[in-house]
Amino acid sequence: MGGAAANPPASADLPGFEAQPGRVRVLLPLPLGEAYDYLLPPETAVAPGAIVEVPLGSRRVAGAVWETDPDTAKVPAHKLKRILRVCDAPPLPLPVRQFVDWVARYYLAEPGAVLKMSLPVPAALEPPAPRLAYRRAMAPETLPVRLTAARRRVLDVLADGLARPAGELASEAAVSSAVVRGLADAGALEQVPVYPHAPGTLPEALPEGPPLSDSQRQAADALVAKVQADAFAVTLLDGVTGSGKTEVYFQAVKAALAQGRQVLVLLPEIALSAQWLERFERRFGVEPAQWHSDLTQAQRRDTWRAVTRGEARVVVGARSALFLPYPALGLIVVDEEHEPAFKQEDGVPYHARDMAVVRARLGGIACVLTSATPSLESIENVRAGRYDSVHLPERHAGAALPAVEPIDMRTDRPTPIEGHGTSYIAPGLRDALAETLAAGEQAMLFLNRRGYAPLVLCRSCGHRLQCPYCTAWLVEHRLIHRLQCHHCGFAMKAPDTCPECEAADSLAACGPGVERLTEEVRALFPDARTALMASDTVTGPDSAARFVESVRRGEVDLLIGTQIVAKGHHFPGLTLVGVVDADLGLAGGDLRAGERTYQLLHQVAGRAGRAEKPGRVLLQTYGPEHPVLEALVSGDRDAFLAVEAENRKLAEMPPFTRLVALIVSSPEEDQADSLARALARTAPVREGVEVLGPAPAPLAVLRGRHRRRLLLKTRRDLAPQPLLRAWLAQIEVPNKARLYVDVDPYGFL
DNA sequence: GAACCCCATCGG
DNA sequence: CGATGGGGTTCC
Repeated sequence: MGGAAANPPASADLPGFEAQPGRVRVLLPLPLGEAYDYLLPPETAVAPGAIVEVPLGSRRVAGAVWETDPDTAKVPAHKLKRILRVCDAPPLPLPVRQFVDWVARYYLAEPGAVLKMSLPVPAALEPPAPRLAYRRAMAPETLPVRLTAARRRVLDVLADGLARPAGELASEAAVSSAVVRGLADAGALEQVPVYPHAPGTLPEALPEGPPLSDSQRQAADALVAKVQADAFAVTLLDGVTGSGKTEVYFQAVKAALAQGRQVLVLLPEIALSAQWLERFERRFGVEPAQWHSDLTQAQRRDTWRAVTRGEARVVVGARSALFLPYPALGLIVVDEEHEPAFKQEDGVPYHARDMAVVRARLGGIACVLTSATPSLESIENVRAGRYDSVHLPERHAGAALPAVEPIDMRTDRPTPIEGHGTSYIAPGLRDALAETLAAGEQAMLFLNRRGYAPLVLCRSCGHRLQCPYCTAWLVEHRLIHRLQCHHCGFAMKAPDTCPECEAADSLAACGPGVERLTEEVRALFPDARTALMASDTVTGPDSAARFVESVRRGEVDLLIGTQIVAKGHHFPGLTLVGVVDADLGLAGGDLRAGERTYQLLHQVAGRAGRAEKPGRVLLQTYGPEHPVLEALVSGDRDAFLAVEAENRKLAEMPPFTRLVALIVSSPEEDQADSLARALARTAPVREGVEVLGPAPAPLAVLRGRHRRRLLLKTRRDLAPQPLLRAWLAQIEVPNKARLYVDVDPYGFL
């Protein structure tokens, strides 16, 4: 630290003339139906997209100029207020403004609610407050005070002429802040303002990457050509774990950077991306700018500024990074494009992968989607010629794919462990674990269920402990001795007696969660070092990184985890993966259950194996003849996808049709019912359009609200939005009820 | 989204 | 009687 940046331009308050001013339309980052009209003070000009501060009621709000010359005046001139000032930020570029409007129209959201995602840090619109730093003001010989050892250390640290913030200086010189303050008071140090180093900046020359294999080279060349063509194009980069996808798209990143453009890489879960960041840094020698929900306010502000000024050249982020106002975006990469985490479910519900494609089209730039198990949507887009595809065939460095075998739980039944009750590990898996541990190798057990047991019931009266606010069982978390609802966050102390019949010691845990599995494994293999990795034991990026590091260093023999272990971590010492319940995701009527289970288990399986030793994957199942399990065992992904696509086509489901979910909710059950019926009565009737429902949602009560679902299905060539707008315009939503519109729904709860 | 207004309710 | 608060409305 310590390098000083240029002075930021001052933001000027506009002079207040009374002459005939012009009208401009300003979009505010609030869920308002439309942009508001304001008066532009004379002698001032604003460009479309300019960020301005305006009065709204009694407060001041920053928004973006949406139209400089509106041809209609929805509001009489005397109601207009005047723009207060133009903020210290570059105007939103045209593609960003078009994107905001496009997203709002597509998802039937307020444009202002979308703009809020582009302008999420009001503090970034103020001129940056410089931090104060100290540097040497005079030679030590002319010091007006006695030169003590501590003071000498401070001056020695500053001998390089660079300025340092007080705290940093004190700790570097190993003195207290009083020493620094004393020197400053004596006039030996002078204060200078420093501006934080902009995140995501690059060195002058980009390093050459590692050598690529022939197939990697070809794939990289294809992506680089798309970037250099300087036009909209979407390419699906399809390759298994370990085929070197990241290295391949890094070449495209480099090409875009070489053109002077910005690059955005979207990751499904930035909290688990420590390995990706490390890899980027190794490749390019710098850290990219990051954008995700656990940035501090200051990081958020500095990053937004760096992005909008074009100083941040590479941004890696979660889905919300898509809405940042990049002035010179040249490439978007969506890593693991099939991941459900790209679907935002609350606020403005949007799919970041789909919107990345839209953003790329509006910007006239290249977009790369990567996956080892592409979504049916992307596969279909390739087949229809809308996307290109590049295939990376083999695993890099000759590592073999793991052998996947089913364990039929109907014949290979788990036997209760002595003194331990029910077992969830079949003999076949138990033996394989024992062998692996005996060979000094690492094993992993995967169970996508947090907590100790998914259900607690009373053995004496049969009462099941349910969430008071949701149609869901409470999940026992034994480590923290609490029962939790995984849908609303309700938690209570685990009771000693049945809350219904008050019988003592009658509450029994039903079914396995990862905590219970850990307990069983510890009883089976008392000498193995076990570790549990779930979203409640891993709290953030740092703890995830520490966890992964300790497994990689071989401090863990047996790792037990939920889907968090499947995401982006590579464990080179891991040779056995056991999937405890391969059928888990297949239950329930979810349209994408099969596809999702295939993707998740494929990804879990990909954790096993390394160059010298192929991995082994065992799937515990009660239905080994299920197409998803057969596909995982045979490794014939494309055949599975073809069958899955055929089924979707026959069922007239996405990606061959379009869906919109309408979810009605109210604290009063009859209000939810009557609103749902009113929707059904007024539903659009026409060819190519179908309305299903209403039906109680699978989670019929959530957070104390009763929920009903309707599903609008249209032919793929019919846009559902105009139908929806006409439909919903007839509907009066009563005060306590809410109507949630989810275009292209993913979850069906 | 936040400030405001209106009106219901409450304590003295 | 004013104080408190929840819900509904408006903001250009």
